[in-house]
Amino acid sequence: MELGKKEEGIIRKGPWKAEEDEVLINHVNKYGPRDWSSIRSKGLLQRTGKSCRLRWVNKLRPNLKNGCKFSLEEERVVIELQAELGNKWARIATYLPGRTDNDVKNFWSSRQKRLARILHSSSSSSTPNSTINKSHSHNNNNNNNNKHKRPIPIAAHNEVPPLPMDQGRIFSASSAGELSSKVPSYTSSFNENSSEIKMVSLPDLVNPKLLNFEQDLGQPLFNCSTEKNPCIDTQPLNLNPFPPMSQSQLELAFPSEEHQDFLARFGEPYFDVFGSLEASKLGNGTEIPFCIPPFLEPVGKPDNLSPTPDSLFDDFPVDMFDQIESLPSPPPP
DNA sequence: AATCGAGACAACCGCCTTGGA
DNA sequence: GTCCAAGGCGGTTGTCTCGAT
Repeated sequence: MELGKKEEGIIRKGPWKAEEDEVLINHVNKYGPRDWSSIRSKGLLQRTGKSCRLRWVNKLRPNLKNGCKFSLEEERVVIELQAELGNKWARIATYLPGRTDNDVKNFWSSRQKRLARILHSSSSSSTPNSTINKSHSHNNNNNNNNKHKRPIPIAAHNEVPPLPMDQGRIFSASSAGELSSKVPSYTSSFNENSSEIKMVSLPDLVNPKLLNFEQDLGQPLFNCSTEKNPCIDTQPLNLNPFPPMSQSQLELAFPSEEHQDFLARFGEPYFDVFGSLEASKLGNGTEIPFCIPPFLEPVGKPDNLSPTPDSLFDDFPVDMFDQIESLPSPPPP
């Protein structure tokens, strides 16, 4: 696909065509994933070197899990590493085989948006502070709208539950050693518990019904493979000794600094739900104890000060907390 | 059937880092 | 030591799809 002299100066933008992909792949096969700018200088494509590199890294590179949603385990990895490393998407992505920094970034961004939307809707439906108590008593007294909702005790949260899967698998990526030195608890706590547990692609991690189905049937409900880009791991997670967390739990359990900033705008005590996240605990060599996220435990505040879960979660589906009960108890101290 | 909102994804932009001249 | 180009990375935006209403 040689370009005429007329077109040499033109830089094409927008979606990539199959022909362009083909040219790019041929170039990489020939010269390796480098010299991106030479693709344009040679007149092979009207794309910038940056654009070519991005296309290769995000879409054309082999073994990418294109079209697969993040598995529960991948989500946990992202959440924990984000707490540990911050928005170092490229680094986080190195611990997730088949995922790109863009994937991780997009996943996190979606999650942030979702959380913000949930908080916004809950804050608009029940005004913080003065109205909380109203809502509290209201919800505790036969609120028909919430009769199916379980009360969610709220407390500060400052621990990140560890990953229940076989870390050796996920962190067998190139920089696994680096992580294990940084986050030793990943490998120290659960290897003995976990036999062969593989990272899986789950159909819809938010949907407890599907999770239950999967547990019941012992086989994946959903094969996220596409004809073009089959997923790498599609096995069910039956060997997981710990129950999965629902998406709602994940969202509420691991507030990042940005989350906390966001929450802080709403003032006390309404968003004291999460407490502070002491991410440093992950990196100082101490082991992370597995425990019920503190937001699931009574906070110990007087009733007139503590917001009720129902006031916060009025807008949530009635069955969204079904997974919470299945969380394991914390180990004895 | 049409509309709307949310989520997922792809791609661009700007800044920073790095390596070579 | 400085400059410059290329590459890498994070933030942001635009588009598409799908489900709910």
